[in-house]
Amino acid sequence: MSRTLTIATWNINSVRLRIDQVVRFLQERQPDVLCLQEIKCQDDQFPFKPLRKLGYEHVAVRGQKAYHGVAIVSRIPFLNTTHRLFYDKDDARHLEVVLDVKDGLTLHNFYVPAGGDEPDPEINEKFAHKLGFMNEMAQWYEGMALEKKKPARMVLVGDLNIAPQVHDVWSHKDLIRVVSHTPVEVDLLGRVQSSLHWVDAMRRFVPESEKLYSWWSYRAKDWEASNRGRRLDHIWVTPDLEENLRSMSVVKEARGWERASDHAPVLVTLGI
DNA sequence: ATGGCTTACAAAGTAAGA
Repeated sequence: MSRTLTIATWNINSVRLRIDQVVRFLQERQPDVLCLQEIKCQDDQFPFKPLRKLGYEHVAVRGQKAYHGVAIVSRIPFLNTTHRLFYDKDDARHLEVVLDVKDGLTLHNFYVPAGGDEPDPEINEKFAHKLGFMNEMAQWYEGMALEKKKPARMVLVGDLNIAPQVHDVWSHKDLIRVVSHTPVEVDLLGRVQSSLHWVDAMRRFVPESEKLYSWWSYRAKDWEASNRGRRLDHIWVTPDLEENLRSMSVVKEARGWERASDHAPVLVTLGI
């Protein structure tokens, strides 16, 4: 009898507005853990009740007023909960829990800054923030890699706001100078990924030669028909978990729900 | 034509997303 662990990530773009969609998603897909980004509320405004009712009794929230905010909703208890600040800002963009499974499993939930419009840190402070944030992520994990006690069994999920590969965007040529797909961002994401040899779990199931998106703009007249998507959401695992990967899916259907988030949820199942 | 839309908010227009 093998046990599995299913982890989901979803930029919900207001958890209060879309709590019914969160409930529907949990009922239909039954993940063990759901990591949310852009909850856009303070801790005490988070809709705990309907989630507890579904058996998701363990909820870690790192909220802030109006913007950003991350949460982890779980059926599995947490052994520890913490968060980290980046770029000297008090933004709620990171949350970390240790799941109470055999040998423990550390889960990082990130909401990386979008970066504004102009891909030049000299004239765009938002882009400088994004690059600085990613640089500190890289330094953090590079530091861990140097420690004697090697960190093991970690999963990193979230809206990283970077679509690194050619087929992570609808047109590499058209987006090469557009924030989310510029070489400087892609290189930095690569550095973060290299730090602990993170495995891109989504691409273990869909070859790099195939288009794979998790976000479609609100602005398209028909998002599905135009299909100008980007893969901004990611699930990474440390190498010791690579052989445990069982399945992955982007729940594109949820992007088509009434008044949907512009991001679709992503799910990964691990054998543990 | 990627910004055409969507969100929060000491509520009409602003800031932000990506």
